[in-house]
Order: sequence, then structure tokens, then C-alpha cells
Amino acid sequence: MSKCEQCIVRQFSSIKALTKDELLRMAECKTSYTIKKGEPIFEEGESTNGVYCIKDGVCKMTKLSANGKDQIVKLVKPGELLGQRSMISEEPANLSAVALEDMEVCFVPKSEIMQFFNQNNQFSMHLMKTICGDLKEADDHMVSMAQKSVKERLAETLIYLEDNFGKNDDGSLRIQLSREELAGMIGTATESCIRLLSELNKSELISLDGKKISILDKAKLKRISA
Amino acid sequence: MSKCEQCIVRQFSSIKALTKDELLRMAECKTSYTIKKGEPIFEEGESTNGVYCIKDGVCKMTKLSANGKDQIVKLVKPGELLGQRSMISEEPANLSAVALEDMEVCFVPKSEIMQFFNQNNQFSMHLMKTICGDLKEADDHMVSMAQKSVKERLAETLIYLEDNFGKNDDGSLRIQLSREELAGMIGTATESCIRLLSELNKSELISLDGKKISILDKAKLKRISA
DNA sequence: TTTAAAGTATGACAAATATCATATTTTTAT
DNA sequence: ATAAAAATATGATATTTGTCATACTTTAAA
Repeated sequence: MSKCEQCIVRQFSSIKALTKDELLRMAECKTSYTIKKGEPIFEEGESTNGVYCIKDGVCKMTKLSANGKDQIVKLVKPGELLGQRSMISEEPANLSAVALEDMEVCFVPKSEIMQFFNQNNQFSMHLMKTICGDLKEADDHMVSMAQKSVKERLAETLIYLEDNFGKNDDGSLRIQLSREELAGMIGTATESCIRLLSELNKSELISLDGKKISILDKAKLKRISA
Repeated sequence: MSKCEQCIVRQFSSIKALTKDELLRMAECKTSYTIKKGEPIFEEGESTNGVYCIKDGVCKMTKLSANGKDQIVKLVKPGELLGQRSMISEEPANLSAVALEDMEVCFVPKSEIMQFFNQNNQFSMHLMKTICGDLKEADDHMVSMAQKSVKERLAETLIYLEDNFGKNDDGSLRIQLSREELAGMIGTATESCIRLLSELNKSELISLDGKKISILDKAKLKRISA
């Protein structure tokens, strides 16, 4: 059982507000998991009874819509916590969490987190601020979905991916999504997504090499994203 | 200065978790305002420095999108609090709040609310749960926007309005929105909204009488909303 | 009250997007 | 290594949605 105190990613989440004692306690009760690419950490409707701290790998949070398509609501990075909202709401998960890459995650039971939450004001305040930030993002995201065209949303999403998840050495987006997943992020049909990517490729704003996508002209892309 | 203790709407928000003493204190530092239909309570980007408690009347929370249209993100009822999120995030308001009817609201300064928040665990827990509920709703709303057609969203919205804000004696929706506002809720052009309303009217799922909208066949409407 | 302005309604058309079909490429499993 | 399956790509076409024009109706202001 590794020590939470030495975990590099802890500085990126509310966990950084925990005391040494609390970190030791957490290390004792946590469970570590390896999740393979494509596997779920938890599914919509499940009672998770705790939170997952992402040590390595990125996952998508999805919701199955009425028409049977998976909408990707957000992507989550190492350091972030999963399942905070449903823990506080005392509800089953509203979204599924599925690994986009091989992942390492630690599960911390609800009882433990809630104790920290109640006794450590800095921790609870940080957690609250995170959730408030999520709410702002969700509202903004909703407005984008409602008001922007598919092309604008695609441009916006590509920039988001580069800004938040970085590039490989060859300049391509580090996060590799399938066309279907990318379509699921922007809320469109897979074919429409592919078509618009081709278009951006032809006009040399991006380049495509199999699953690799590189942004060539970020300024123009930003202008398209309106 | 009226007493918060006697305010009927306080049971509908986190304020119900305050003690008698806290309520007295709040009554002393609050400011009451009358807001006329169409007037803003606060605007996107403003620093509100406190929260507003809605005593009477309904307001819309809107965000100006890049294309210049106002998207209605949510509607807020008496009893609910405005500006909680930005207070906790310590950020300017992300959304504007505009009265849909004549309103009575009370402003409570941030300093006071944060004191309650830090000393009264029940209050802070309730506030957090409210925000978590908002986050779930926002995520769900986003998926609707991304995956549903305009017609589905219109049907969904009409049902939402009836379920959450009720009907007048004549059966029409109590909340009267202009066509432009309704379009702003579902994220479409005003003309498209009008056209689809006419269509629903012709097929007798709803009836239109000026600004009054009545749902005639809720079951069919629900089926359309998918 | 009359006039202007705003809101509602509808047609005609254009643009955006989805759907279906099919070909090609890549990945996966045997 | 090879076959099968999945993912990507693209054309053809239908449907949805937006835009512009214009008429009518209601509301608000002078």
C-alpha cells in the first residue's frame, strides 16, 4: 500500500488540503485499482460509496442519451477526484466514468472522505470550490451546445483538447479519441464529425494521420470556434 | 424591516437550516428590493458580494452567447437563493438574473452568509447539496441540448414549465414567456420556436391564445420529448 | 386615441446536419 | 498471417433548422 503523502498528483485536488495525519489515515483505507483502456470505473446509476482519485490516465464521463448515443460530458485528468458530487448528494452516479487510457485510480470510502469533509474546513472549502467550478463549466458548456454550430463546437473542442491535455512530440493531440468519441463530445453524428475533420484537414487548419490529429493553425481554429 | 423568521419561503432553501438566532441576525443585515418585470437583479460579470433570496416572483438566469443571443440557463422560483455559486467560487456572476415577473428579493451580504456557512454545518451541507443538485441538472440539460432535436426540447420545456411552475385556472402555463424567451430556453431561433408551437397547436397537443399556452395532451407531448 | 414599436406568424429559401449506403483502411482475434 | 470486425471516409439524399422577407397583431408611448 503506497503512501498518499508521497503521491505526486495529490497537489492537484482538494486532497492537498489534508493534514499529514489525514493523509496517513487515507493511505490506510484506500484501495488501488488498475483500469484498462475502455473499461468503466463506475457506471451511471451505480452507488459508488466513495470517491476515486485518479493517479494516472484520463477518463471520460458519459451519459447515455434517450436516442442511445453516449454523450461525453467531460474529461477527467490525473489528480482529480471522481464521484464527489454524488457522494455529497447521497445519490447514485449521474454519469459513467470510462478509461480512455490505462489508468491507476485509488478508491477512498465515503465514510473517510466525509470525516475529512466535516473536520477539515480547508478540505471541504476546496471541494466545494471544485464543484462550483464544475457547475460554471457545465452551464457554459450547455450554452455552447445550445447556441453554437457543430463546426464551431468541433473547433472549440480541438482547442480544448490541446490546451488541457497537451501535445505529443510530433505535435499531435496527446489524447486520442475515436471519431465516435469526438462526435460524442461535440454532440453530433459520427459521420458529421468525420466530414468536418476532413474539411479542416483540407483547408490545412489541422492535419490528420490515422487517429492522430494535429492543430496547424490554432488562431484560425479559434476564430471558427467563435 | 420584516423578520426572516416569519418569511414563508425560507423553508424552501438552505435558510431553513439556520437557527433562530441566525435568522434574527440575517433579518438585521438584509436589504429588501422590489424588482420590476424585465429588470435585472444582477448581470453576468458583476461582483454580487452576497446572495439574493427570492421572496416572490420568478426570474431567468441567462448567459449571452457568442452569437449575441441570450440563452436561458435556468428559471428560479421563490424560496431559492441566487448567487451562491459565485459567492463560494469568489468570482463575478457567470449568469445574469432578470425578473420574469415583478419580484421581491432580499439581499444578504456575503460576510453574513459565509459566517453561517462556517459555523452552521447543517446550513453549509444544505447549500452544498443544492449546488450539487444544480450541477446534476446542468449536466443533464447539456446532454439534452447536445442530443435532442429542437422539437424534442420544446416538448420537454413545455412539460417542465407546467410541472415546475403550474397552471392558471384556465389551464394555461402560469409562467408566460415571450416566444423569444422560450426560444432562448430551448436554444433555437425565435421563428423555429413559433413554427413548432403552431405545429403542436395544429395537431392539438397544445393550444395557443396570445401569449397563453395550454398543454392539451401531456402524454403525447412527453412521448415527443423522447 | 393614434401612432410607433415590439411581438407573433408564416412563406420561401438556404444552410446545416442526419441518415443510409458503400468503399476503404485499420485493428483485433484466431 | 489471415480472416473478421471495427473504424474511418465519402457520396447521395432527406430532414431539420436558420435566415430573410413580409404581414398581421398586440402592446406601449406620445
